[in-house]
Amino acid sequence: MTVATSLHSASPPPIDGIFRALSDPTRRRVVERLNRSPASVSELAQPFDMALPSFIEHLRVLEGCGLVHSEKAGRVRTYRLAPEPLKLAENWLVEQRALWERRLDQFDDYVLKLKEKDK
Amino acid sequence: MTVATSLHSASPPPIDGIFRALSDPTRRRVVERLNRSPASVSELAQPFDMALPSFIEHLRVLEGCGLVHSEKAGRVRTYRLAPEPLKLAENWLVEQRALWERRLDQFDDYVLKLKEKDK
DNA sequence: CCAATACTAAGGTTTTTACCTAAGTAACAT
DNA sequence: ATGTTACTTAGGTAAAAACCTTAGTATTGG
Repeated sequence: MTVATSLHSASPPPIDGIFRALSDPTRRRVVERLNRSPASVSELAQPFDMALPSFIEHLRVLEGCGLVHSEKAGRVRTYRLAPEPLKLAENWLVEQRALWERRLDQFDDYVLKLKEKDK
Repeated sequence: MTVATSLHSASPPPIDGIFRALSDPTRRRVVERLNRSPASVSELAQPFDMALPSFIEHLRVLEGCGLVHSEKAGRVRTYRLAPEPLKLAENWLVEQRALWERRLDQFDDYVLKLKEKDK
């Protein structure tokens, strides 16, 4: 009986899926919409000129990477945003900027040291 | 003589490409590496178990969406990070969180008003 | 000059993505 | 009970992505 998550990270890191999901404008607009309030499939689909099954696939992608959750009551399925994965992506980006800025600081230091030497 | 950028944003918004580029672990690792310092193609490729042409394609994707710049001197091409597109992606995410948090505040207000009514 | 280095170009395969249409199924309203 | 609504399933196409190998083309060091 083998476990799904092996030591060597068999499953692709979730951040892949999050960025992937956000790379599509339709899906970003859905996220933006759900930021206002939860909504049903048809409410979400309404602004888009797309066959419903195609649109639903986008919802599945969003749910697949954890960006949204849904539950069905009667015949309507309601989607709501799950903010944690957004946070994850944001954190990666913030981290990169932190590193970048630290590097600029190092460069400043370097320039400063050069000036010291000049004296 | 028609112009490339029409009024109706013919070109897909660059943010698509940025998120798309970041959805690949190889490319994210390249960004992380370039955050330390500029580097040549072979330096960048070295940690990856991938045919060079395949790897170079990743670099092209990164450059295509503006995340990195490169220039060739002699036979070596040097890549450096361009932080602005990262900022763009970060801004979108930050904006979403801001909206989300504003919504939570509204909910708090709502709860507060309910309590008021109870009295 | 000549070999090694550092990419680059060309072309091929497999998988994934983004769409579509047509045909379900389940809940609700009358 | 029956039609309408709200999704869902199935299956099909076209283009893009992510790899590969093989064969270039410039530079550069000796």
